[in-house]
Amino acid sequence: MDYKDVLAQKIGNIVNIDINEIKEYIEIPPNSELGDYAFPCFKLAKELKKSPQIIASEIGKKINISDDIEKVDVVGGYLNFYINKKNLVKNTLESITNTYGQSNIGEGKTVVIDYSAPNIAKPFHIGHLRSTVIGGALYKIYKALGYNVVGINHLGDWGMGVSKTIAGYEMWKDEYDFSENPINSILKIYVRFNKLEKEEPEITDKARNVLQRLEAGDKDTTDLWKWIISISLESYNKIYDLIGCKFDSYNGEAFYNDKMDRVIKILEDKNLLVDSEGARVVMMPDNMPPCIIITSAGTTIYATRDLAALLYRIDNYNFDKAIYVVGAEQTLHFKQVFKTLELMGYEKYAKNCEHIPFGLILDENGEKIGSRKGNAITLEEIFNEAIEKSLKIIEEKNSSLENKEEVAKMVGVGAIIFNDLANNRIKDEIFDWKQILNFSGETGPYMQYTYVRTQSILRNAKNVKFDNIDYSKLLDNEAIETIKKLKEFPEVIKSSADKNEPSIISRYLIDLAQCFSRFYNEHQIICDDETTQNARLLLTKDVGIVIKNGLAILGIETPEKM
RNA sequence: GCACUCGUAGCUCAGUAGGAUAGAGCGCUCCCCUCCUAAGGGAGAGGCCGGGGGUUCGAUUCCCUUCGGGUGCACCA
Repeated sequence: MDYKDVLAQKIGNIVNIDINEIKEYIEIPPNSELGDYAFPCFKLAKELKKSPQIIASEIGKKINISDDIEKVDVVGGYLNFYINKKNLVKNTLESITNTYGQSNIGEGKTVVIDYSAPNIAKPFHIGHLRSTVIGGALYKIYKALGYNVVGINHLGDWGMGVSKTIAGYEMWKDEYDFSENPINSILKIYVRFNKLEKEEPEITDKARNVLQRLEAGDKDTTDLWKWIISISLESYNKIYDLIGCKFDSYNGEAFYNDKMDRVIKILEDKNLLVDSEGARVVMMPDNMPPCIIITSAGTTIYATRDLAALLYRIDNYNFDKAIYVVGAEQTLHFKQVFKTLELMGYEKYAKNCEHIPFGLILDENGEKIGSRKGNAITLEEIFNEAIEKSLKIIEEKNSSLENKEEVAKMVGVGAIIFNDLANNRIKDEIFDWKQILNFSGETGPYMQYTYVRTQSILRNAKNVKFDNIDYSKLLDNEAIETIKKLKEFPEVIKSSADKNEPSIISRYLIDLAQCFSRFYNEHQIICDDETTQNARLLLTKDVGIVIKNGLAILGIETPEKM
């Protein structure tokens, strides 16, 4: 039940204004001493030709008090409403089940999410974390709302990158061992090739030659290419498992090699391809630079491939929405691609394509972190460091814990993921070991710790009964604030989907944990009075459900003990 | 040069389809474990919401302008 609807109806009965308009004006006061909901009357002043204060007091006098709304105050131009707390507590807690937060508003709709997309045979480093973690969270957010979700890992499995690695392999394969951990040796070869290239630029030709062989379908080269893809994926999957990422398709760049002619044909048929500086391009409106489709060397390019991928996704998924979780530095590229798709005659789909940008990860000097600059920290390194630290803390705090390694993994990984999802995606992030390994305050471990406390209480309690709860035992400030938060959860998930912003959920979870921790500190949950205990235990259980469901959406596991 | 983006407490950030005294965390100073894990809670110090205009009853939020950081701007992805 939505109190805003109830209030809008009541107010609408008094003033002659559209109920939906009234509902939009209703807000939540800055603090609960000013009520639970407020209706500012300033906007009505012009229309009704009265001062806001007079409007407020007139409405205030006529409002009828009901079971849900027990008090109205007029403060300045505001009408402050106080809801019946006992009903709030009852309605909220009764609505919480194990699937709380899920809905079916996305039923029958398909959303395609393009995320992670690492380049084959390059180290999976901190720079890849954001797309993977944000995309993974969006995947689960849309799932929770009932959408049919298609997660696509558009692998960078073609072009000069892999070709360099293959060229290096051909030159130096005898110097490395590929039996144990082949991806490590492959990475070393990639780095070595890039280094050597700086001194001897002519070796780039070797890579070009590899690419030509690949394009011609040379069997030995292609087999080598396939092998490198398979060992790369094997190593990426370890990370994906760790953070609970799923993909429904790994169709990468190579997959579209034979599908770009169609793009070019459509563009030619529509007379959209223009010769410009030796290249063939699609002109863009609004002073936007043109979208290059064929280079002056006659080869296809990034945009061509993305357009082929879009056509394929339209044909195969008939998506209602396609989102691309890719760094903010590619904003222009996606604008061009989506505009081109529109010009090609796919306005309906182009309108539903959205680039979800995110900020860069910078090192302590404020410089971009990347595999070429050599300042990259691999994800494996980061996760290992975090897991190691959690294990150390567990040894200190709870050395008798039975599955220490498993819990340390959940906590360490959770810390990294939560750290990345706690802030607005668009902000640049300065990589700081101290911050990423901080386990207190607004962090993943804090969330897990709060959950563990709820479970610990539930384990320790005796004579637990959740039928016949006396809701009047939960009317203290701390309980009410916590329950109000619990009530918000389904809306929070919806709004995180509307804005494609997982941080809305992480911020919400922090608030909830803070509310509950305050409650926990103020009130003895396990206590002598059985009815009080049962009521408080129910609240505790429901907080646990929401934290667990919320963290799961972010890709973070919740241990039962830590 | 043009475009996009960010600028809120010492640091990292919430808050912005305009609303009542601007909120957290980290760090700093105190206080709270005879009571479910102190990876917790409470109190305090710390702010002309980058600057200047404008729109409005009301602007951190919208518009213009200016300064500062970042990113992109034709054949890499």
